[in-house]
Amino acid sequence: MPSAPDPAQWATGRLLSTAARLVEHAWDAHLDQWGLNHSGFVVLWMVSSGPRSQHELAQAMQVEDQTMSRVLERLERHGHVSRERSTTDRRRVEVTLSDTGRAALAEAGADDASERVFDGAVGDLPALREQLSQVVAALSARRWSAE
Amino acid sequence: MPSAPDPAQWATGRLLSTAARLVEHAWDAHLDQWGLNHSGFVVLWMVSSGPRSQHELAQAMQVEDQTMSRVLERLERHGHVSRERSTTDRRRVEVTLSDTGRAALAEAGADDASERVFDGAVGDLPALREQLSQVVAALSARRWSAE
DNA sequence: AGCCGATGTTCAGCAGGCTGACCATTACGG
DNA sequence: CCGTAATGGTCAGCCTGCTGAACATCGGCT
Repeated sequence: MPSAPDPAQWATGRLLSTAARLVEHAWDAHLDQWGLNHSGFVVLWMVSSGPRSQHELAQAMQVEDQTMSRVLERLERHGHVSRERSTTDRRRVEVTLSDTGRAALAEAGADDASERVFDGAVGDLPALREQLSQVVAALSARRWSAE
Repeated sequence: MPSAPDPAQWATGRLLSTAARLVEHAWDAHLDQWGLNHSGFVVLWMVSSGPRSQHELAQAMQVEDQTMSRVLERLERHGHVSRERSTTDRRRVEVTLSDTGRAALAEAGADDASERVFDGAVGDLPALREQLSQVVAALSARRWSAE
């Protein structure tokens, strides 16, 4: 019977996608009070150690440049970040964390809040992380290699 | 240094989202030749055992009704599925697999193609599936419970 | 019979993904 | 030194996901 409601019988890809969506949903609900979401939060965290170009951020997030562009447009709109054309290379746009952004990052990320979504949700968290790291390493190499 | 490029140091949620996106991307590339994508494929597979209402499909996919509505609109547009108002309950829409849809499902799903994305990408696939099932079970209960 | 809440679908609008195309700037090779 | 390729961003358009709101139908209860 194909339409089994039991997750243990789903295709692995569906399992992955569903789990990711559920985690994003829970995390987004928490971040909403600062006008953030899961992707914006990660970008903020990346910029917290110093300005980055949009292309660098896109690569780090394993996302296309166009996607990063719009995420940053939103972050700037909410005042979490500022964007300025680089003076040394006028193609690049330098992304800098604002004070508002730094405060939001500190509050939202306090107490390892992002990891607490998994409390009681998974038996062996380190094992899960290890498996996922392998998948990311293998597939991202496969995707961004030749080109 | 926060912006580590090493997946092993990412937050677990980011690991999950990235892995899911990479798998979806690879799987979508394969399904494209039939005008399908990962979500449409799963829906087709669900309807292969008999007609379902849109609400039933949405629940099975753990997705909002509005989302399922548009996925089905696309599937119908591509001829994979037909939608008809139920005669016994005129609120419901009965979704039925078409011949084209059945053929696409058979070809695209042949040979366990969906699982082969993980060949050489993960050490212990059953373990990964087990962990993900736990996450899905816990978080979906948490999300859809009270309401 | 009539009202009212529950149910199933859809519309509108936002956000993050993707592709394809275009533009400005920079780097490189003849 | 100039033409061409490579690089960095953006625009347009599509898809899946979400929320909030509207709508029609059904069911139950008085």
